[in-house]
Amino acid sequence: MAKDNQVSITVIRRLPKYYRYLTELKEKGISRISSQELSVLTGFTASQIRQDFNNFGGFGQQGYGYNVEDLHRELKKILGLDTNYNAVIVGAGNLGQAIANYKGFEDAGFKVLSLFDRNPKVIGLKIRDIEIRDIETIDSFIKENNVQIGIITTPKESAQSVADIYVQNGIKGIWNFAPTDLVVPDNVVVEHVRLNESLFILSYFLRAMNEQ
Amino acid sequence: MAKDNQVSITVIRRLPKYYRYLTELKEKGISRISSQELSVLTGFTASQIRQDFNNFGGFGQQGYGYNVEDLHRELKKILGLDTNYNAVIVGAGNLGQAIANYKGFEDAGFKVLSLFDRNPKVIGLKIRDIEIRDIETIDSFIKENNVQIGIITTPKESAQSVADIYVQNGIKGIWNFAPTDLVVPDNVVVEHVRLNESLFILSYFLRAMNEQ
DNA sequence: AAAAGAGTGTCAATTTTTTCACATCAGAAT
DNA sequence: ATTCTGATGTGAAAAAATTGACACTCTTTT
Repeated sequence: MAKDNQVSITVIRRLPKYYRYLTELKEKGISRISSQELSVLTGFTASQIRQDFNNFGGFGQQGYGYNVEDLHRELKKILGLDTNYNAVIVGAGNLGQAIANYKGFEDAGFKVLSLFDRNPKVIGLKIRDIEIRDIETIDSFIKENNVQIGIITTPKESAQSVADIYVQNGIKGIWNFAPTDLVVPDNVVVEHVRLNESLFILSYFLRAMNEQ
Repeated sequence: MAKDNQVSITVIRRLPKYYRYLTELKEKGISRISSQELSVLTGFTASQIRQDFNNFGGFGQQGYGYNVEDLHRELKKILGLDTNYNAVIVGAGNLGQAIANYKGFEDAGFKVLSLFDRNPKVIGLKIRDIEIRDIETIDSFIKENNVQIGIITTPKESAQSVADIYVQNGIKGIWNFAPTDLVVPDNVVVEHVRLNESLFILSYFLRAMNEQ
C-alpha cells in the first residue's frame, strides 16, 4: 500500500495544499469531507485526490468520506510536521530577516534559532528574539543546538559555500533562496525557493495573455 | 511551429532554468552550447531539452549546437523579459520590504514603484527610494503609473481583497506570497510563491530520508 | 431490519510527458 | 571537393500521470 515503492514527487507536491485546506476545515469545525468536496476546494479532480491518498493507505470510509481530523493528522505525519525542527539562516539581509520574523513557520514547528552573517554592522542585532551572529561561529552553534535545517538567503555567489558549511556540520535539509543550484551529497535534501523563476513565469503568462 | 497549440505548463516551468544558465554562459563569454552540455548543467536530459526548445521553433544548428546569445535572446523574448514591467506591493511588512529591496528584480526589468500598507507607522517611510503609501490611495496610483504587476505580501486574511483591488484597477498579473488561493477573472494571471508548502516538502523529504 | 444512498478504493483507459533512436544536415578536416 | 564528425529536429516507443468507471461497503433513512 505504501512505503516500499516510493510515492512520486508529483503527488508529494500536492500534499501541502490538501493539508492547508484540511487545517482550515478543522478550524471551522467541519468533521467530514468527501473527495468531491475537496475537489471543489483544491481544484484537483476527486479521482486524483482519492488516488493521492491511496498512495499512503486508505484513510477514507466508503459511503462516508474522510474524517477531517484523521486525515489532517495523517497528512501532518506524512509531511513530517508532527516533529519540531531547529533551523538557522545564513544571510541576514532583508529576506533572511523576513523569514526569521515570520511567525507562521514557528507555528508549523520550524524554529529559527539564529541568523548568521559576516557583515559586522548587523552582527549582534536581534530580530524578534533571534540574534544575528558572526558566520565564523556557526560550526559550534549548529553542533550545540541540534540544528536540522539550514536556510540560505545570501547572494548566489556565497550560496554553495554556505551549503558546504551546512553539510560539513551534519545538516540534512537545506532551504535555499539563492538563485543558483547547489551541489550536495545524496543524503542531503535541498528545497529551492526560486523567486526569480516564479516571477519569470508570471511574465510568460502575462505575455501569452496579451498575445491572444 | 508553435503559437496555435499552446505549450504545456511543464515545459514553461523549465524555461527559467535554461534562461539562468544561458545568462551565466553568456557572461562567461561562451558562444556555443550543445543540448548534451546543457543537460549536464541543468540536469534535464538532452533529448528533453531539444524537445523543449522545439516547442518554440528550432533554434539550433545540426552539427553545431545552439548559439548561446541567440538562444538567450529567444528565451528572453518567450519569457516576456524583453519589456519592462511596473509593479506595486501591498503589504509593507518584512517580506514586502525584502522584495522591494531586492535589486535583482529591477535588473530583470521588474520595477517596484511603490509599497502600500494600512499601518500608519510605516506609511511615509522609504525602502531604497521606494515610498510606502496609504493603501487608500492605491487606485489612482495604479491608474496614473501604468502598473502591470501587483504583488501581495499581506497576511492571508487580506490577500483576496487586495487581489480584488488589483483586478478592479486593471492589473493582469498578480504575484502572490500569501498562503491562500485567490479567485480572479480568467484574463488575470496569478503566480503563487508558496513558502509554507515549500518548507513542508523539505520536511517531507527530511522525514523520508530518515526512515530509509 | 431492510432498503436506499453515498462515496471510497481500485482497475482500466486515456492523456501527457519523457526517453529513445536515427535520418539529416552543417561544419571541420583532409 | 569529398569525407567524416557531431548534434539537431523529429517520429515513435516507453513511462508516468490523470481521468473514468464501477463494485463494494459503510451510513443513513424508513
